[in-house]
Amino acid sequence: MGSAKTSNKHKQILDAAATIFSQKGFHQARMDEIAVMAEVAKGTLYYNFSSKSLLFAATVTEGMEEIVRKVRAELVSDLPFPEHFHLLVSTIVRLYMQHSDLAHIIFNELSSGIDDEVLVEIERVRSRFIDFIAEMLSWGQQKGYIKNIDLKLSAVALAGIIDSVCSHILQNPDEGSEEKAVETLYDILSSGLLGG
Amino acid sequence: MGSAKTSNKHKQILDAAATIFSQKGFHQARMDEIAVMAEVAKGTLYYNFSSKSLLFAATVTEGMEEIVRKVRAELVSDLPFPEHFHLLVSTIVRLYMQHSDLAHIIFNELSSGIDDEVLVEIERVRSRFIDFIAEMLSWGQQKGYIKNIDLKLSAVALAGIIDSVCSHILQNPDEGSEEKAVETLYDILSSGLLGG
Amino acid sequence: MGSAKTSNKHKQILDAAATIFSQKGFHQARMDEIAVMAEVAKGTLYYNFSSKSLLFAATVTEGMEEIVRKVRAELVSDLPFPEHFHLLVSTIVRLYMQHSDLAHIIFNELSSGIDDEVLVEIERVRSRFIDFIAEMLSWGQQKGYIKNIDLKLSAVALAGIIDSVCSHILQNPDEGSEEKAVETLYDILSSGLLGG
Amino acid sequence: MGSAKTSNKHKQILDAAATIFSQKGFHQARMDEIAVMAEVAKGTLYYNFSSKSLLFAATVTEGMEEIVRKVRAELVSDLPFPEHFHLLVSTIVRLYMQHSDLAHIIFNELSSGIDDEVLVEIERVRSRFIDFIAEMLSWGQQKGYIKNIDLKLSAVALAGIIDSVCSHILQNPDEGSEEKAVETLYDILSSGLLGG
DNA sequence: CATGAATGAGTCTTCATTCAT
DNA sequence: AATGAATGAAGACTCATTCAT
Repeated sequence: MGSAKTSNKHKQILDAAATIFSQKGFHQARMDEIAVMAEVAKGTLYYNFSSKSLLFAATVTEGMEEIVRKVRAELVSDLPFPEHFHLLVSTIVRLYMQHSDLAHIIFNELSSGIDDEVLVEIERVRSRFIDFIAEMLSWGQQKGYIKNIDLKLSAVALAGIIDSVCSHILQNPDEGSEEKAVETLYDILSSGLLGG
Repeated sequence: MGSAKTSNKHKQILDAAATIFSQKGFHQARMDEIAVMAEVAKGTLYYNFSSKSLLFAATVTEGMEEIVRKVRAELVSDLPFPEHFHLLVSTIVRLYMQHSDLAHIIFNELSSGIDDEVLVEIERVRSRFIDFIAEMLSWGQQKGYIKNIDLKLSAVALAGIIDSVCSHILQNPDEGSEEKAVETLYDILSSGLLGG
Repeated sequence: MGSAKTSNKHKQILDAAATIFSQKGFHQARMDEIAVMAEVAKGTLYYNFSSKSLLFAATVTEGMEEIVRKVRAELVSDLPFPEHFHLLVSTIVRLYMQHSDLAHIIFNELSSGIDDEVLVEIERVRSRFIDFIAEMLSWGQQKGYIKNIDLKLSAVALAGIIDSVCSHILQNPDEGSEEKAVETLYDILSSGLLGG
Repeated sequence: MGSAKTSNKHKQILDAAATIFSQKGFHQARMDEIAVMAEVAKGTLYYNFSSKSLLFAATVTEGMEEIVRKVRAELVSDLPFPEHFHLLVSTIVRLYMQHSDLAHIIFNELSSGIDDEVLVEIERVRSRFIDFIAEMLSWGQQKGYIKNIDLKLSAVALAGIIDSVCSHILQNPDEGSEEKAVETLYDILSSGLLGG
């Protein structure tokens, strides 16, 4: 070991970056602050990631990939589609709440001011997440469980509705629990708002 | 005169601010740029609004109030609830697309870095919009059209799902038209995804 | 007055810049130092000149133009060519010694590290100086005083020989006076080294 | 062995340093870049040369000594002085063009920003080169070929005129060949500009 | 001998804000 | 009411140098 453990500074930095970026957003995050939290010198940040933008990209990419991996892992089930769909929603909600940092980044800071190159990279990651959801819906559609509807837009809608509800209960912790959120979301998504 | 026609510079500035803030977001927007677009000197910005944060707050507040006013105006109808609900969705979508600037601001830049005082003000405006939707849903619920569901969370979900879909088609103009967006959204919201 | 005197800060900065740039060269000069010497805030530097490179370019350009103007002014004479040529040499030497700052900059810091755009601008100024000398030599050639020789190369040679000798006596003040330099240079340039 | 073959890394570094320093000048040269070109680790640079300044000094010193050695070697001739002088000029020009790297360094980067100690060392080397030329002129003067003129200043002038002309044709390859440069220089130096 | 990850002092540059006019 | 020159605090990034291995 030694060559196997490629400097844990790398990971320290990414962890600190995820925390700071999610707390403050890209533009308000300060490299100094990240360095302090990572317990490395500022130069070390730049030795490992050549710019703030690239550090941001790495943070988002690695974090997002981990989340998608986790969702996939948990969804390996033989449940009937409705239960499977419920599991999808609840899993995404749970992971969103756990990694609200990253979620926040991805859903709230795709605006301008970041290197185009990096923006494209992040958009690519986000797109892969949407595609993953669309793929799942497609599978349900083939089984006859999902109505005839635009899958890409539906996936986008699914991501958006989960984002807004989770964001809301994170910011207003008193107004609702995770369970309630999952039920409301499943309710809406499975049978719509109408139908009292 | 005086309070009625508070110098038209005031309006010029707000218009320019809306454009710039929406294009770049709060942190990336530059006071210089706003001044140039408003065709006033930079000092005039500060003569009319004492800080960047306050200018932002004014921009969002005034813009938002105008939108809510418009939605309210268009929804004065005696249609049966389902049609009324469809009208709600299509109206919000249309106004979102028209004022994507503001929508973008409100949905994407509520993160940190802004004076708490201002943040609270904006949150208050946003909240009023959510409440307006919830109120509409409540009315539908009383009429027996909306199922027994948490109205606040549902309103949040409604705003979120519209935001994500509209954002998506704005960024990918080729992947869908406004009409398709409205139909997909109404489809999901009225009867859910399930039920193929 | 007021609008006529376009802020003397501009000139203060250029003067300070000329001094610092000539003492330390482009890369070693610090904007802070220039600001302090110009008795303005650092921001004022950037308000007047948008970058270090551009400040450098302005310094060199304005200084150089002043020198060329002076040389031209002093050379308006009806002397016979040999005396005229002697005057040319002595004038250039005198101005070089007076503005050794700028001379140093122009002859010693045309190396890399500066924005290409700026480098080109400076090269253009330098070129104009060379052309001015060549023009003078051409005039002498037409009068039959200058031998049949490449005028551009001769102008370059003239500038180079003056530069090296002036540089030398500036760095070794004990080894020669300005008068001696002028005589040696005139001696070499008028009748060559050979011919003892 | 050991002192004779001080690790060939030593030479690799000096070669790379000569290239980089001459391309970019002292201040713009980066130790990283030199290390990469020398194909050694950055630490190895510091193992062999304790600082950037010292590496620069070593580069200049060793290179310069090699050049002076070569000039001396080629000038061992029994030619009559005029031909000998012509040979001196053409040899210096040829070596200048061959080692334009070093020439550039020596003539263009004697400004500030380098350790005084190192600056003095380099000035010493430069001085030795001037003295070598002066010595040659002195020899010609004794033979009655060189007029009664300040030899040190003349040597400085000779170096300067060669530098400027060579620099010029290096930067404007189309405006003149090496041969033309030699002839122009010899023309000026042997019989002056005047005398059409 | 050789390495390269780590360091942090030092720089340029940006931009909200002020204030004399 | 309006201006815009001036400010200076704050932040991203560079790079010579060190040192544990």
